[in-house]
Amino acid sequence: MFKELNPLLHSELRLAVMSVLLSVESADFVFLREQTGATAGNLSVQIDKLQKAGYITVEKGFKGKMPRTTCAITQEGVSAFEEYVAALRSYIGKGL
Amino acid sequence: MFKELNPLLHSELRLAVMSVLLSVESADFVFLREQTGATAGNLSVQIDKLQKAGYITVEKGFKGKMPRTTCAITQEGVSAFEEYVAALRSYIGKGL
DNA sequence: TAAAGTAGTTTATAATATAAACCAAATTTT
DNA sequence: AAAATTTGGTTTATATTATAAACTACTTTA
Repeated sequence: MFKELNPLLHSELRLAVMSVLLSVESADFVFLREQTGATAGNLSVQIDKLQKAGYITVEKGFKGKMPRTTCAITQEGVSAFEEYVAALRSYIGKGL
Repeated sequence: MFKELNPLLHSELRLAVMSVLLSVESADFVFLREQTGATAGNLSVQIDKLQKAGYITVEKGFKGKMPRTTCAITQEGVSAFEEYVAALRSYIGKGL
């Protein structure tokens, strides 16, 4: 009847992060913070979870002298997102 | 950019309950439990939250001698659900 | 060099979801 | 008819989660 909603994606901020990353090659921490409107602390935690799940890659480098964290979605992440959307459909119908 | 996801609806079980109630005139506790696969305890709690939010009505009566709880979605509940779906679209695109 | 800003992380707290335990009445079994 | 089981739930305890606040480390500006 209802498909299970991947709890890692069924989170407002993590879903927003994934949504942004789906539409760009890569995005840095600041960009993600701006796009999602999240606090840095919350974003930091959620990025970590997505990375540990293998849904995104996280690279820490420097832009000049300032730290810069760059994120990108993985193929696994894309698949998980697609499955999540498919599962949602079982709750919502094609009406979405 | 991203619309807020009503936290009352952004819950797997509550969303499932709302989804069932959208498709029927009314449904009793047992039917909802069967359709959602939830435990009775969890369902009881989530029904309570939906009722307190004004998204469903809950009537407690008897079927013969056995207690029977009947739920139905309210107009407010329908609207909230529709808004939730619209908000989801901002995360998911029309792809849903 | 002091103050303020940047880019984050860690930690504490509050809210949530969930199942386990429980309850009362009805039904079934022995 | 007593005991055991089932039904239809509710309450409570626990574990997880989301979130912001506080903090760290470094850089830029005044």
